[in-house]
Amino acid sequence: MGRWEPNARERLAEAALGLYGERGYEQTTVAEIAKRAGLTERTFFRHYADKREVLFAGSRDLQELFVRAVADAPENAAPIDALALGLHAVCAVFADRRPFARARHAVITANAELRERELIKLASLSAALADTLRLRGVAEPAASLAAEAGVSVFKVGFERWIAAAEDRDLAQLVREALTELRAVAAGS
Amino acid sequence: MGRWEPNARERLAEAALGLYGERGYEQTTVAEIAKRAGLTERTFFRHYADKREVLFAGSRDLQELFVRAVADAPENAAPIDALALGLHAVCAVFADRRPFARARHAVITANAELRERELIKLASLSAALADTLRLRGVAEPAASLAAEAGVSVFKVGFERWIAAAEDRDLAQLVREALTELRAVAAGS
DNA sequence: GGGTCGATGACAGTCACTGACATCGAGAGT
DNA sequence: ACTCTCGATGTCAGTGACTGTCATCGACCC
Repeated sequence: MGRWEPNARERLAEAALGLYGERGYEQTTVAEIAKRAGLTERTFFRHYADKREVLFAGSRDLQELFVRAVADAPENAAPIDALALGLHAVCAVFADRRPFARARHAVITANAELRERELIKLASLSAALADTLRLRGVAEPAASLAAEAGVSVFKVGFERWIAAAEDRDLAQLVREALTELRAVAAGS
Repeated sequence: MGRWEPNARERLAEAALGLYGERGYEQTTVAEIAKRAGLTERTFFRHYADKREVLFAGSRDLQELFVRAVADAPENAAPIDALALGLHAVCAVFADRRPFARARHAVITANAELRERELIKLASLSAALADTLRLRGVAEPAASLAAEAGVSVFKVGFERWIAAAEDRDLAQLVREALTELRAVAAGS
């Protein structure tokens, strides 16, 4: 492994989230993050492409999980139902990480650069979901619109979960958001 | 006015778009932009907050135009119809600037940082539209969903306009995208 | 002709990020 | 045990985005 302690990558991510939360993103230097992790600034940039990316390391896995669940949905499932299966899979990952999700969300919403990065991650997720739906035979622009709707549903449910009382279940809040979307689409 | 020639801000924007198109965004330094505009690097940052913002100077005016058109829609107009009026107003602005829009769009899509910035501008637009709809009495989450849908419609129409033949009309392509959205929402 | 004020220039400084090269540590092979 | 290899880390110099500060210029006012 590395030259000293193991899990350098994880230590850097923890140090970064901690410092961003304590002092704010802009007031934290990469050198400080590396120091708290017992590493050097140069090593930080070997693990993360830039100062923002350290907060989004898990987004690739999450996207793959979401996409796979949609791809593995029953062939005859409607687009919105396939997306619901993906949403369920993603919710399961977050279930026991609420404190982490809360801290991370607070840091991101407090800084414009980090919000930018989150938006492009969500756009990437949306594009991947649209691709997957197209492979299931969904035509454009229905595939893209359904994918964006699915992402919006997750955003709404996730934010309510972050703000909600301890005992609320993310999966349930996301299901409720999905129900609201169905109502809006069916209504007016 | 300024120390030398007038319109320093516009000259900087022109120089930036030109250099970004010729060499690419990353290969262009702010010092080069300033030099082409006959100014210094420091003055660039007095006019634009950062190297990306020079491509998004007009987005604030565009957002205000869009929002005002929606706010001024007849009281009894449905959310989607109010948004259609806003879309129409925005299209009019672009009508005679197709070469500029094309060049700008090519530069932005070629660079991840610039795509990030565009996404946050669109998110800001969506939030402002949602606020406006709420003032018109539209409840959540219908207001946010309608606003995001309106922005998606513009994106689709705009991209087809950029890629289309010279004689296609932006307003018409946006109307077509809106029609497709209505069909998808009403369908499945 | 002098004074005021906003816009610009000049300059030093911080920090994100990169390339090049040296070095360490662990495991493989002997 | 000894050496070799190789990936991960350290070190250092450098570029460029961005900022704070102060001097200076040019237009307008009186």
